[in-house]
Amino acid sequence: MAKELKDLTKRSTDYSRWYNELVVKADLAEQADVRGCMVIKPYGYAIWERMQQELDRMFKETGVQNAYFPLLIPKSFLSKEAEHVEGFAKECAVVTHYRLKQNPDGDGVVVDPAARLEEELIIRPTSETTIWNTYKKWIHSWRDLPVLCNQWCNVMRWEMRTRLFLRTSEFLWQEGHTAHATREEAEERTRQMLGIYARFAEEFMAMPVVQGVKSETERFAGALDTYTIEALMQDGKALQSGTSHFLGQNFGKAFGVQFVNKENQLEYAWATSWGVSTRLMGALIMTHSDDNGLVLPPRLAPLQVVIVPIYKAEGDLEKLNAVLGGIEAELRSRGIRVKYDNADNKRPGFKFADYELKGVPVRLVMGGRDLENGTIEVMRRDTLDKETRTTEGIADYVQALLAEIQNNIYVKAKNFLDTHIYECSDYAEFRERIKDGGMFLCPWDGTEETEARIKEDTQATIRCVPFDVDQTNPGTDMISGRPAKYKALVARSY
RNA sequence: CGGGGCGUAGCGCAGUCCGGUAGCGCACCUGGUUUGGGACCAGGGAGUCGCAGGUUCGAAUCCUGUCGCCCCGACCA
Repeated sequence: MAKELKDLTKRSTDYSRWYNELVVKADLAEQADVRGCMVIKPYGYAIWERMQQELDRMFKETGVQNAYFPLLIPKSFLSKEAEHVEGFAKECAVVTHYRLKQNPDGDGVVVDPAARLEEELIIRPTSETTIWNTYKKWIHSWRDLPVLCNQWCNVMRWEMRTRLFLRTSEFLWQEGHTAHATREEAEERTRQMLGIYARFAEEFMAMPVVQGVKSETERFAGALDTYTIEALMQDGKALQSGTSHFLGQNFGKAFGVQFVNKENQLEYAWATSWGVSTRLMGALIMTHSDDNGLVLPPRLAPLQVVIVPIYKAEGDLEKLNAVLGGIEAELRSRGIRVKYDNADNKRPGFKFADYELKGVPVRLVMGGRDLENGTIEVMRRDTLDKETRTTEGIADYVQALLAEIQNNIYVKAKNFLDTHIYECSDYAEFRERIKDGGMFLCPWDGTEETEARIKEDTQATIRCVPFDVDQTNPGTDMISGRPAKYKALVARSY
């Protein structure tokens, strides 16, 4: 393995290759033997579990409860909301049969043609339809509202080109689906959940994001409004990292979800849906990692501290075990996720490189010299700085260092984002500068024509109209010359 | 579905033009020496050369067919 790891491609030379190698070599995931699908390996899944834990907690604090709905959706459900079908029809996997049989002409099994389903079943690309079909049974009165459900599950979209974590045919995500008595309440919920995504990205992933609203062409199939968080990767491309949709009464009407309001009038329920996926893993990797491998924010790292002993002389290991075992216990008692790696089948140098590749935030090393001097070496992954200090108060120091690393990588990423968002209102200049990546704030007249033109000319798209940008005087559209309606955020994206 | 490429050991590849004992690196196993930044030495195991036909004394190599995968476009959390 040693030589392979040394060969990790440099970020600057071939970003895609670097990303792929990193995902595989850091033991996060690998391509499955099934078209477009991914095997998430234990270490990668441990990071995803950390994300799940924190997100789940945040959802529940707002009254959301977890539930589970079926994987298979009758085809007829998908026909009920016109825009929704149109958006997803092209990428659905369809179950047509329910039985196999021995191949009469040879080995193996074949699909039994006699076992054709009367109505085909779709493997969910998203669950609005099946969930709103169920909500019809749950919702009859304003007293039944709101309904606030989330599910953690897999979905399948038959993508043409796939990439580990960023775009796979099957992916893991959470999808929240809420039903409300009023438009205001649903809109409020849509914004609230986007806010949670933004907070999660910044506080846990240490990844700054731009919040905003999608253009009509980019919004979710069947939504009235789609809100998004957009992050900027180190190669200058944007990544849509989470979305929250205000669905109006579209699904309420399509599935006949009506309730009697306080005025005793029949009314359709108002809907939202919101989701983040294992794509966040890709975002995490591309935001912080360097040429030595992964850099994980301490708040999400499955392993926050690793302790490595170095021993030569007979008897050294016992002494180190005693001292380091004590430090390990003290760190653990503070809730720090720590591992004492005294395995003797790997040399220290190998362990150092391996834990760096895997992004463990802090490494503690003690050898014979340290044992005599009462010192220990502390290495922080974000800067790779090493320092030798006395073991006195080491737990306090490490605890503070973890917080410092969390903050430092956020500040670094935030600084990168801030210095790569440009104001631009000249199209020629835009076309030239977009080649180097980054995000551009451009005056936009709000029409599909100019949006399409940008995409055609530059492959860049309107990511969103940002919330925190002053929209009072957007200026003149850089293509049409008409008065602009917004300052839009434009970038090339994943 | 259009344009390019590739199927040989677990992984990455050479060998194919010009037919003649199945190779290399990494990984793996055993033993020893090592251990403060990805160890070294010695030995060992592992492959129906994608599949099916054909030509030939003989095919990874030539011919025909076929299957699969990857990369570049259209789709996208």
